[in-house]
This record gives sequence, structure tokens and C-alpha cells, in this order.
Amino acid sequence: MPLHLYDTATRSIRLFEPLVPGRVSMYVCGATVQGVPHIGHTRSSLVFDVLSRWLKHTGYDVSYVRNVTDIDDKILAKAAANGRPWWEWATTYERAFTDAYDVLGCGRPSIEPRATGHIPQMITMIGQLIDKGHAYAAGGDAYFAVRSLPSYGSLSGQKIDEMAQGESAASAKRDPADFTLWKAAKPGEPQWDSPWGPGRPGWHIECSAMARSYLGSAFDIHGGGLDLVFPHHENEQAQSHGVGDAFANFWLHNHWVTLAGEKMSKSLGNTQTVPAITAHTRAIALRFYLISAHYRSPIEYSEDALADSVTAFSRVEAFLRRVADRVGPIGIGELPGDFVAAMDDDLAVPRALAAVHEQVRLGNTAMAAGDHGAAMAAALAVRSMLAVLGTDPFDEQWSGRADDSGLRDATSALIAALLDQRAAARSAKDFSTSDRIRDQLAAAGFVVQDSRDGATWAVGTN
RNA sequence: GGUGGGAUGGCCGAGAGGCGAGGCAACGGCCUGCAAAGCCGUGUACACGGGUUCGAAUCCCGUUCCCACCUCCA
Repeated sequence: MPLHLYDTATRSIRLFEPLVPGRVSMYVCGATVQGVPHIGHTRSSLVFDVLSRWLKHTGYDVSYVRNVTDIDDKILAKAAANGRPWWEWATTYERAFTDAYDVLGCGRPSIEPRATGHIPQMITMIGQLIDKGHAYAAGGDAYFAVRSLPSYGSLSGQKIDEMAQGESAASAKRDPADFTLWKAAKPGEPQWDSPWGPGRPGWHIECSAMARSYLGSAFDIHGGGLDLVFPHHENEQAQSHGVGDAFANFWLHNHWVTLAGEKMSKSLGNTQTVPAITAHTRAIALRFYLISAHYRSPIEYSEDALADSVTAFSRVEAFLRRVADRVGPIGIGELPGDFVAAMDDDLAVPRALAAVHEQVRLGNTAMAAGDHGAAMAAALAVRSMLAVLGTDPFDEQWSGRADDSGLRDATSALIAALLDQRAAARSAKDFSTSDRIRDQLAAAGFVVQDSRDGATWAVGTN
């Protein structure tokens, strides 16, 4: 069964067929760069990274756009509160996000456009909306007239008249539900010239304009966090449909990371930042944990759950290293059918991981039986599956810089020498010596594992 | 008030009418000089109350509780 994806707009799982055969265009809402990212922020990036990898594996050429919102009220407010220029504040945290994405192995998008680099495109689009009667300028601002578009609300299932009146009616809006396209300049804030006077763009127009700039009037997938469905995505769709663009064919939304049942967010103060966790947990294992739940389910973060996941990943990794040690280098090959079926079924990563564990079990059984051929076949399958998920421990992105490899080889040789001594002691039944060597290695953080093929070692779990 | 998503065994986490996903933990066994690792086995879980059905964790009705969005949010 070919790839099927859940589409928020139709609330159903649909067959995925790209607009242009062989090519997939995807726009994902990235971060508003105002602070250090927590693991919740990275979920979106992780989900769409896995999707992107799966699409590429399937044979598609993928154009992946993930924007950076580098100007908004909070960035301006925080920069001002800290006495820093807004552009410096934005750049600082854009780098923090980039670092977090890199650490977690998220492949870089085709392009990461910044809002401030696309003001002319936004102004053009606002002008078109005004010409078509979907928007109006008032008091130096420009607003989108939501009642001018009968389909407004269809993405999120909202009805204009049933919505709580959130935004203040103090502005020049004709209808309280109208949203801002252009904000008139305020003293001390950055501003750009426009036909409606100096000012800066509203949040929603950024994405419509940038998606159109890079992907055209129609594209395959628009992604983002569940909380963006309304108002952000509803408004994006309204703007783009308003100028006559077909816009997104599929809307995908990831759920979030929760803590004690509540959404992880800065305002609740219940965040776990990426740097804080990677200080004690390997990034590859953190990634394994964060992708292990289905993307449309929340992940209930806890240290215990993370630790369990680290243990589970270590078992998978240990199997691969054992095979690599005793049998030989493991390549990348065919994926098991149940893995493919799971991934094609709306990215059912939990089922895909069950396929990984199944192969690990078969491989371990084969190793125990001395069947190196079967063990290698399982290892090949496991490594291939992990590669698609971005958690292949042999991928050089996880194995460190090339200059470290000499050190690893040296360590390996030293331990091998100790294990030889231990083997000699054991065959002479000198168990006090063999146990002393094992204890010394354990004290240094290495676990000795005996088997029918001799002893191997592993770095203690983490 | 409107809209959407949930409640699964000790824990995490899939599934969505009929063989107990998978992982972690625990216990027993095999293997081992002893361990570790690995493998095998062990759980009668689906918020509550009704109903439909030969059969329901899955469908229907009702109830309770939780979360999210409707204001910035991945």
C-alpha cells in the first residue's frame, strides 16, 4: 500500500500523490527565534525530518522549506528588555535552534527563509488581497477581512460567529475577527516602507508569501505543530486562497511534548531544553525517544521514560556493534516489508520500531547459534531501518569528528589486549585475575560481554 | 460558549470488532567458573454504566475525568 497521510483539512487519512510526479514540495512552520529551544520545539522538526527521509527513501525529490520568524512582538520585547538590538537577539536564538536541530540529526531543509528577507513579497501579496477585496488598509495597518472569504474557518472547523473574541477591538478593524496583515510602525521598532505607510508585517502573511516564493502557488504538504492550526494556518490558507493560490494539498500537524499531562511551554515554565538533556543523555538516544511515539500522539516526557528508551536503543545498538565486531562491516540494504508498511501508513513509527526489535531478536538468536549469515542479514535490515529513522549509530554524524577516530582505535586496541589477558587467565582457571581485569574495565566505564565467539566490550549505557 | 484530541497491564506506548504490537521493569528458566549480554517463558490491560453482536479495548447511548485550540506558542 503506497504512502497514506492524515490530512487535517479533511480529517482523514488520504493516499498521498504529489502534484508533480516524483517531486514533493513541503513547507513547515519553523521557530519564532526568541529563546533556547526545548524538546517540544524540536518535535516538529524531528517529525518532518523523518517524513522527509521517508519521502526521499521512497524515491521522491524533496523540496523542504522551513521558515524562521525573526521578527515578532516577543522578539522585540525581549530584545528591548535586555537592552540588545532585535536583530542580534533573533540571530542568537536562530543559531540556538540550528544547533539543537543539528544535534538531534535533523537534516537541513532545502532553504530556511527568514521573514525579514521577504518583506517585498509580503507587500505584493497584501496589495493583491486589497485589490481582490479580501483586505483593507486602515489607520496605517492592513487587515484581512475574514467574512470576504466564505470558506474561512474550514481548516480548523471554526465558525466566525462562534469564536471567542480574542483580539482587542481597539484597532481600526472593521470586524473583530479580522486579522492583521501589516502593522503600522511604532516608535523604536524596526520598520519598512509600504503603500500603507511604514510598518512591519503580521505573522501570518510571512508564511503565505514565503511558501509562494519558493514552492509556487500550489504545493504538496504544509506542516507544523497542532497549535498552529488556528489561527496561523487558517489565516495562511485564507490569504493564499484569497489571491487565488491553491496552496497546500495536505496539512500535517504534529502533537506536542507534554510534561505531567500538560503541554511543555515557556509560559508554564515546564520546559526541558535540548542542551540540558544532551548534557547527560546521548543525542542519538534522545532522538530515538522523541521519534518513538506516533507523530499525532503526545509524548509524555519523563526522565524514566527517556531512560527506558535509552536502554531500548542501547540494546539495538549493541546488537549492531556485536555483529560488526565479529562478523564484519554492516551495509545498508532492503527494508523489511512490515517496516515499509508501517511507514507508509501515516508514518506509524511505533510499528516500524516493533519491526526493528523483531529483527534485533532474530539477529541475537542467530548470533547465539553461531549463524553469522543470518545475523548479518538481520543487522543489515536493522541498520537500514535505523538509517531511515535517522538513528543509525554508524552514521558519521553520530560517530564524531574524524580526528577522534584514532583515539577510538587506540582505545579499542588497549581493551582488546586486556581481554586477551583475561581470556588467558580464564583458560588457566585463574578467575581472580580474570575478574580483576573485568572490574578494572568496569571502573573505566566498559562492560565486558562473553559469548561463544569470545569476549567483546561495550561502553556502559547512556 | 465553539472546535478538536484523550483515558490501554508496574511504567512507556501501538492497535481500532475475532490470533495479547513493541519496549522498559519484575519473576522463573537456559547459557556462564561467576557475572554481564543474549534467548525462552510468565501478565487473563483497555476510565465507568448500559446496549448492539456469535464475538467489543475497538461500534452505539449515557456518565466521569484530562488535555489542547479559539490571545503568542512546535
